[in-house]
Formats: sequence, structure tokens, C-alpha cells
Amino acid sequence: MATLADVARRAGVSPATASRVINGSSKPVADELRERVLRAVADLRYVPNAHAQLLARPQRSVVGVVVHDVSDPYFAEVTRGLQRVATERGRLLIICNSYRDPVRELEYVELLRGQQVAAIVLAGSGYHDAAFTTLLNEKLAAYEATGGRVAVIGRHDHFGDAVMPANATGGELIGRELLRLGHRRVGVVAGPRVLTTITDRLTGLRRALAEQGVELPDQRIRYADFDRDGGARATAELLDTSPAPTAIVALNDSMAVGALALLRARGVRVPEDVSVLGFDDMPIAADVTPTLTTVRLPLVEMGVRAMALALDPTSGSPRVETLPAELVRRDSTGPAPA
Amino acid sequence: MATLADVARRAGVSPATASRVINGSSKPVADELRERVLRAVADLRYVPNAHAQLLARPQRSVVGVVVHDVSDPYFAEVTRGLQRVATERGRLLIICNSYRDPVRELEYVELLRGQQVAAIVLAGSGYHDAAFTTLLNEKLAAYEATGGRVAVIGRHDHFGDAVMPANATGGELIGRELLRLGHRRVGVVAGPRVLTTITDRLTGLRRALAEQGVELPDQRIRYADFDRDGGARATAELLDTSPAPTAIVALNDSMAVGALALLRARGVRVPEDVSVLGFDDMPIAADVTPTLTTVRLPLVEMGVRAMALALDPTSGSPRVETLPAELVRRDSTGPAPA
DNA sequence: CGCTCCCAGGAAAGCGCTTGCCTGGCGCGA
DNA sequence: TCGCGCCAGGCAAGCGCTTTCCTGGGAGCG
Repeated sequence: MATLADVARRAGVSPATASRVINGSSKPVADELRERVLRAVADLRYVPNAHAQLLARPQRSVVGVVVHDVSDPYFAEVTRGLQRVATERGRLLIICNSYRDPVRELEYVELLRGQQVAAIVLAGSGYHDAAFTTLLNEKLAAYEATGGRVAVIGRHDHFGDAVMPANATGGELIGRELLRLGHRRVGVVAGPRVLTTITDRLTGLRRALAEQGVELPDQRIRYADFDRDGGARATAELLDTSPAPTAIVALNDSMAVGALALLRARGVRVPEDVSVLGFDDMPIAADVTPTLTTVRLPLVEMGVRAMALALDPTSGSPRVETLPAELVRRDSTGPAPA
Repeated sequence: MATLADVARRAGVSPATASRVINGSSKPVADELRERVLRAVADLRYVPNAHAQLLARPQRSVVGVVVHDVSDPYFAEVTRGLQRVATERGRLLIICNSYRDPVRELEYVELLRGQQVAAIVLAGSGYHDAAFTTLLNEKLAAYEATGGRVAVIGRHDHFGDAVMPANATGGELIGRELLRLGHRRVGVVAGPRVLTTITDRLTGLRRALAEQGVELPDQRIRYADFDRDGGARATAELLDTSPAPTAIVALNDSMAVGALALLRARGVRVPEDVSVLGFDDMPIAADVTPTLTTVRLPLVEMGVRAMALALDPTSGSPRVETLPAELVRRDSTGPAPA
């Protein structure tokens, strides 16, 4: 690897001059020397060692993002928003997947801290685990104490800046819609029990139903993996309870798609026999059959806001932005069968 | 930010000793000192400055990935494969989105080079642009000259290690299937013209059709954005040609989904009136209605192989692995209408 | 009791870069 | 002609860490 010294030698100047030319320093340099340095850079295919640069001039221009799983459409959308803002502001993004493993999440935070990133964005639900939360908060606090910025998306973990989707409200929207359609036996396909997002959505749903005296007994809630297959499996279990629910609420769209697939396989008509609702309004929701009634979350916008929070110098106390949820009615829901 | 020196001071030892304790160096250190250092680390919440470490002991443990767009399911799957292997081997992954912009791609390669990453993986089609290709190759060559490893997925750009999906073969599979079903008027929803992947798939398709004397005139090929909406738009155009095609081949599944949506909106029955085929076999392909006939590419496997290539010390000449394509018959295709 | 050997721990160099400070040479004015 | 000021360019320190090399002291042996 060519170093600055190599360039300087080849151009017949001092490293200081070479550095100034390369960085476009304000200090003037004679055209001829500049020319020579530039040529040397090109000849040697010199690329500055970012580590050395960052050591000498600690300026943080990289932003780290820790995500549950970018392959998940939910995070794909959020990440798109994060990227957009980061790019606009000339920041490089480092994306890390924790795969919903709190330990790995912690490790990544540590790692990003070591990389001296300008900001850390944590995207994705928090966990019901006090010990973990404490640990995470300590690490984040230590990082912020050194001037790093932290923003979280969709988790209560952290006391600092946050962007929160209205999960509970979304749950309520679903509950009201269900009541409006006359459903009183509701089955829930929930995601992993440990995620706070699940609890929030469930709480909202339960609250809305309770207003009309409809209960949500435990055996009608099935916890499953947050993906298509998990949704299918949980739905199968719900169908086998008796009396079977007339509506199935999946707490994200991937699981809802799984539910739809299973119902089709079993010859159950949607929405005539059973209504199905999702959550998130992922792009696929409009392309499955029947199209999926769901709660829209402004995913890209969440990413945009979070990155803005992370990049803008903090103006005052922790800022929490709550983004609205909105019911999107499509063809997978209908009146409860008589 | 606490530094090693701070830790050493607090523990009453030299930085050298502190460093040895922290890195678990083989050099023995008295238990008491070790103890003191560890406590100081904890008290100070010390995290080593990765840049300084990397400067002092240039060891490359990070792998950089430049991808067209992680939000695209195709790349989401590939990335999953990359991640898996990287994680197994204890490597951190830095994911960068070029958003199909060759210039940004170049910038990211440069940037990763500066970050002294152990390897760079380029995922995604190359471009029909000789100048760009030359530039890219130069940069990659310079990087490899310094001991970096490069692997590419699905592009002919580079002369080094590569994982190639059988794009042309996939095109042929589609062509043969079409002929088998009696289609002779075939419309193609192609992606961006500049991508080599598109050309490859098209070439295979054309070759297969030509074997039975079926032509693919230019006006039956529509270039569009590589996403759902692009697919819908291109399909609309194809429908308006006359005579309209009896089969529509979308060169990726996202566009195929768009095609399906548009056909439904126009009241065209699939597959009775028009057959639709996709490419890639993304997860959604089995969940749309009708389920999508497509060509399966082993996306995750491609990521796995590429990361293996990138991480394993090169054994001999450039290794190119071609992964097979496979036709997946589903409900969106049927015999050509009479 | 004195010597050597060995080992724990510290001093210091150096990784590649930036930048404050200094120097030497030039141009200008008196 | 001499002296001053100014500015381009170089010197060197220092960013935080690792690691080689060295030192001093204790243990073991004669």
C-alpha cells in the first residue's frame, strides 16, 4: 500500500505539502508542486489510510446502524430512509445485522463505538429483558458521553432521541375495525414474545376490544417466529381451537402472508369465513390475494426522521417523535360470518 | 473518550502492560496487575480506539460489501448468505448501497479500500460502460495488489474470483417453456438497459426462441425500472402493441408482480389470456395470485459462495463458480390461447 | 555468599497521517 | 544598497495503540 510518504518522495516534496494538496487545505501551494503531487497520487494509486487520518484528525463521518435484519422488508424500508438522509449529508452508512440477538446487538454497539462513528442508530423493537436493557443503556450512555449521537427507532430501551411508530394505536385501529365488522372471536398471530413491539401492538388491540367487552384469552394468542412460516404455523394452531376465531390478526405482514397461505391450503375462504389483518403495510401487502388489510406505518419516514435526529446537533432534551399509524382497508377483511 | 493511557494511569501500570492485559497477550502478567487493569477498564468504560489499533497492528477483519440495493429482495437474500459466512468466521460486515449508480459504486470501493477492509464483495449486475469498467478494474487491481481480496457476484466486470448465476441458461429455460406451451408472441419486460444481467437473460431467451424460429422484435422488449411499478408500466405498453403478446416475460420477479397487478386491473386473465413469467424466485413469488412461474436462482447460496471465495486465501487462478438456474412452474403460465 | 539466569514490567519506537510552528528566500520600500 | 515583512514549504509533534527490546530484581545454583 502506498503511503503519503511514498507520494511525497515521488513528487519531491514533504509529506506535509502532499497532505495539504490532497486534502485541499486552505494553505496555498504552488501550482507546480500541486501538479507533481497529484500525478504521484495517480501513479501510485494512492488512497489515504482512513485509520491514520481518523487518528490524526478525529472527525467522525460514518454512521453505524444496528438493525434486526435488513432482509426483512420492514427494516429494508426503514434502512432506505436512513440511507437517504445519510447520503444527502455525505455520511457513509455501516449496516450491522443483529438477527434479533440482544448479545450481538451489544457487541455491535461496542464495535461501532470503537470505530468512532459519529452516531449509532438502533432500529427495531427492544426486548423484555431488564438486565440487557440496563447494559445497553450503559454502553449508549458511555458513548454519548464522548460526543457520539444515538437515536433509536421503535424501542423504549433508551432514554434519548427516539422515533416511535404508534404501535399501540395501530393495535387499537385493528380492534375497532374488528368490532365494526362484528367480530368477537379474534385470534392473534403474535411475533416473538420477547419483543416490546409485540406487547405494544397487543396492548392496543386488547384495549380496543375491551371497550366493547370482547376478551382476548391467552389460548387465542400464539407466539411465533416473525416470518411467513411462523405465521402459517400459528394460524394452523388457531384454527384448531374451538370455536375457531372469525378473524385472525397477524402482528406483522410477513406472518399475515403465511396465514393467508395456510388458510388457502386448508380451503378456508378469506374474508367470507375468516378475516385476516396484518401490520406494517409492506409492499407485498397489496399484491397478495386477497389483498391484505393492514396498518400502515411510515417506514421510510421513520428512517428519515431517525437519521435526522442522529445527525442534527441535539436541541434540548431527548426528542421523541411519534409517527402515526393508519388503517388500510383491503380485501382480506369482511363482516363476521353469522 | 478514555484512552489506554488513562486506564494505565488509573491502574498504576504502564500502557504496555495495560495493552497486554486487554488483548490477552501471551506475555504473562501478574494477577494483581491484571485485576487492577480490568477494574480500571470497567470503571472508565474503556473501549479501544479501533483506528489506533488498526494503525498499530494492521489486521484486517472487516469485509466490505457493495450492493445495488439491500432493500431489493434479490440482494436481501444474497446479503443473508454473505452475512452468514462472514459471521461464522468472525468478520464484521459493512454494507454499502450504490443504488445502481456506477459512480457511487466506485466511491464506495475507494472508501472501503481506505478503511483497509480484508475483502470487498461486489454484488449485482455490471454495467455496459467500458470506461467505468476499466476504472473499476483498475481500482480493484490496485486494492488486490495490496493484499485485499475481491469477489464479485453476477458480473463480468472483473477478472478475478466470481460467482455467476446462470442468467443466460435461465433465459433459455424460459424460452423453452414458452415454446412448449405454444407461445409465439412473447413480450419482454426488461430491466434497465445498462445492466449486463438484463442482456444475459435476454440473450438466453432469444437463443431458445430462435431455435424454433420465433423472433423477439425490439418493439416487444420494454426497458423499465427494475421494480414493481416499472413492471406495470412496461406491461401496459406491451398490451397496447398489436397483436398483443400471449406471454409476458419479466426479467425479475418484482417487475413480474407489477405485471400481474396491471393485468388484473385491466381484467386480463392470467394464465388463460396471457402467461406471465418472472425471474429470481423471490419469496413473494409463491404468494401472489396466481403464483408466479419463474426461474429460481440460489440467491443465498450465491452469497455464501462469494464470501467463501473472498475469505479463503486464493488457491490459484481466478475462480469462477457458476450456479445453476432452475425453472419453477407455478400457476401464472399456461398454454397459449388459440 | 556471590553469581548467573530468567522473567515480569516498562521505555520507546513506530504505524500513516495532520497541522502548528518555524525557516529561508523572495520582493518590496526606504 | 540594505533591511524588513511575508509567504511557501518543511520539520516535527502527536493522535492511541502495539510490540520489540531492555532493565532490574528475584530465584536458583555453585
